[in-house]
Amino acid sequence: MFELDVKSRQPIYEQVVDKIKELIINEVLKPDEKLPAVRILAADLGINPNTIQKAYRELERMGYIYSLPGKGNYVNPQKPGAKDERIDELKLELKRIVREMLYFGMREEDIKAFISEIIKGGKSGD
Amino acid sequence: MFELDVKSRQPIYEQVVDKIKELIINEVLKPDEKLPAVRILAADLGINPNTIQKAYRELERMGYIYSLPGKGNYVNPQKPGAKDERIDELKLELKRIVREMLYFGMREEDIKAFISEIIKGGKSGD
DNA sequence: TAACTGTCCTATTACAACTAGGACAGTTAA
DNA sequence: TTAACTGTCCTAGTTGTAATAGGACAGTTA
Repeated sequence: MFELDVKSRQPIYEQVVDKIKELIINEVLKPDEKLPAVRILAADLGINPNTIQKAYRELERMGYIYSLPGKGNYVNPQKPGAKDERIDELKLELKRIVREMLYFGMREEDIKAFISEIIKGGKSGD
Repeated sequence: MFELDVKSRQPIYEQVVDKIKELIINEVLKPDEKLPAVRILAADLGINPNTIQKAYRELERMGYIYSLPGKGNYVNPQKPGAKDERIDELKLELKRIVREMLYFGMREEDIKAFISEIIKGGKSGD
């Protein structure tokens, strides 16, 4: 499914959250699609099942997935709530990044061109 | 100078690094300007001097400041090296953010308009 | 020389991530 | 009904690292 960097300073469960979130945002994982069972994914990634469960719980808290005890975890077909707050967070991050890009010599048109690229490049992969 | 969130999950020394980096990028701290002495800033922020020293060491490693033992730490008038690598990192972050903004319903023109705002807003403050 | 400055060191505390190993309940299909 | 899945929850323990505490040493400056 994906790989982890066990030596990273970023917690493993958080890496799992980010990876799955990315797969959902880029529609690699479709709405109502079933996620791997916690024990399966844990074995696959070579980590403890509790770590996956923690990641799933967090994804559920954020609204990206929903859980059916005894059945499995599934991609939430509805986009997470608290949209406005999240968009405000993203704007803050964007501001920080744009300012640093300017500092390193990129121009407004370079940045906008890069954004066009991202969007034209479609929603999947790198 | 600034404030910290001691309850944050982000390490204090890293918060210090980010804040000072931001002040340098936004030219609140000018080239060759002297930073507060480690003991002074530590007392000011109510934390241990070693924590500030760690932050300063990291800022020096990244090329934002330079150190003159016995004299003080100063803003590096030259922009940090390894620019290209840093710009690549920033582009990756930007891609992640733009994709998530699209996911939450922002349009290309909204994003570009927001970038214009950031740039027109000048380099200082929020 | 005294009072700054940065740098470095060891020991210790505190906290959070993660692991280990299990128990329990809902679901599903043989 | 039963076996084999599934998610969920729990306690205990390890580990890594941030941060503190308390210093020592050397360069700089008035």
